Amino acid sequence: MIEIYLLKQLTSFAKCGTLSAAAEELHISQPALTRSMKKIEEELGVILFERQKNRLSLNQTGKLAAEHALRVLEQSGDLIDKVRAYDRSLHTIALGCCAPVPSYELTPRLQQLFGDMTISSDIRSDNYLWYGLESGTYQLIVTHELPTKETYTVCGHEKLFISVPPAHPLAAFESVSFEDLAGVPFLQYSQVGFWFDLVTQKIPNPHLLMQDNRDTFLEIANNSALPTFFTDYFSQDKRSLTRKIIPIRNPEAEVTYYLVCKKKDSQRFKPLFNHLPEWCLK
Amino acid sequence: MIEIYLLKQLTSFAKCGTLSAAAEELHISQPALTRSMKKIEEELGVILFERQKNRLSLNQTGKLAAEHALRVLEQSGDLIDKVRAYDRSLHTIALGCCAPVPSYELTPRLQQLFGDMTISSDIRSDNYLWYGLESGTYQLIVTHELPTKETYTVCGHEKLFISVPPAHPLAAFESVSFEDLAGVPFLQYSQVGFWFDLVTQKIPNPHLLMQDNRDTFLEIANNSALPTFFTDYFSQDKRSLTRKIIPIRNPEAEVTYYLVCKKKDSQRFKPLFNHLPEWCLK
DNA sequence: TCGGATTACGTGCACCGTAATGATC
DNA sequence: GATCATTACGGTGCACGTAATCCGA
Repeated sequence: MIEIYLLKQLTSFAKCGTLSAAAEELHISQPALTRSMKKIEEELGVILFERQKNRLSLNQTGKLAAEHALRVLEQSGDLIDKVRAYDRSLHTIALGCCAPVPSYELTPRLQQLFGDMTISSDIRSDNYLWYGLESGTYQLIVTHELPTKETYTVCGHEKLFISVPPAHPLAAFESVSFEDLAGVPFLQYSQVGFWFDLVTQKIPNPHLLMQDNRDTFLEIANNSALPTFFTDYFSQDKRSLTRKIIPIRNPEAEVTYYLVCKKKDSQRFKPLFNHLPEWCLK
Repeated sequence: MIEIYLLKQLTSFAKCGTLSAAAEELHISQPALTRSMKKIEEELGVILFERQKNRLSLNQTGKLAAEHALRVLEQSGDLIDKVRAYDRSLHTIALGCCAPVPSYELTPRLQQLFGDMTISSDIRSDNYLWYGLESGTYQLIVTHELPTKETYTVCGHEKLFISVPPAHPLAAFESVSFEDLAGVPFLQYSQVGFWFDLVTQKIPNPHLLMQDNRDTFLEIANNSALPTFFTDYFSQDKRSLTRKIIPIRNPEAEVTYYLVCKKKDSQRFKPLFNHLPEWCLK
């Protein structure tokens, strides 16, 4: 039996070209490598090296062996990766959402219901979410388009507004359409999921000033003349008194969220589907 | 890094179901296995077993690990096989012949010309020989059909006769055809390459009494009333005075042998092609 | 003289086996 | 009591590092 550490050393030597370089890479001594290489030859019963006084190199057989060794190492690495990933999948529930709000609502509830599991949560596009659900990356996804398969339920609604300072020209409107916002500079928080795609697609000539940091975004928003987007999720508590909240007329500005799991998991997630957070039921 | 011997032990346990059975199979002690299984879990950082007080079994993750382990072991076995085979191929010239006679003649000559190499020799069908030449199993083959590719030369002729006791009805003929031999019982030595296929195909209703052992065959042949086949290769010295040698009229009874090597090897085998044994030149 | 491979030598750890213990049927 | 897993303990082989040697650019 020829052990992995020997194969590792062989491939390292094949890559580095000299024992000393390989030894350094492997963090072992040069003599240790010399012996290992001898040992491999011995175990295979085959000459793998061309030995000049002062130079060791792989012969044809040795190169072949190094190639195969690489494959074994890949397989072995694959084992480790796959097993760890599978184990992780047994102990985590991966939730993927098309927007932050469903994640805010569902993550704590999942934590309550599945206390022994790790809950992970991503914000991604609908396409990616579906692919992830099929491939096992996610056990639960929240989309904003009506699913045509798997097990799903409505889990909330969210409506888009704009928030403008009183002095802003748009403040005169009682409602606006995306078309009204053409070319208007908006301060925009980046981590908003599909909302970003929506506004960039619906507003002609969109002009968004992106901000990655949530706190910075809020601070700038409250201290600038720039309009921002806003949803009814925050309407009660976060509405700034110094700003006017104006609804967007287009139907796309109001979305329904759907919580989806694979059919085979529907039993497992019944508690969640049956006890959604209050916000989801409105 | 997770060593091969651990994977071997894991798969063995997966196969056997209990540590004791696996330990026996592996020729190690039960405690050693216990520790190894713990070690694998430790190195992977993952639980692989379900532990009842008195019973150890793989959980789902463990089964996955065992499957992957099997693949690694296969890869590792493959490395050993392939490397040894390649090394062997560097030190051996593999000759494949469609009949024994070219092998008798060529093997000693190869030994003379390539004294540092091992010479191996097989008797196989033409189809198999060609496949073997292409795939590298053989470096040299001898066929009895004119090659249409690669490098070749004529290396001898052989003609088939029958040998009958004087009292046999066939002894009256000066020559025979395969058709004359329909249904006639023949004593037949089995290791004759394509000759066997030839007579079974050409003789209607062939009736061959097969004999695997060369010496036994010769003894029976000399002490029975059964006819046998015979070729001119043996005509001088081995012809029994008590038997009549009768030629076979059909053109297929006389064959030409062709020695073939791959084009890329033609330089290497030039000495052989230029200095064929005397018999080959007749 | 330096860089690289090999040989010589001593050491420590890792794996092993034996024996004992615990647990279940 | 038999079987199976685990723990405890002591031994040993083996892979390692350090040091020394040899060789070639």
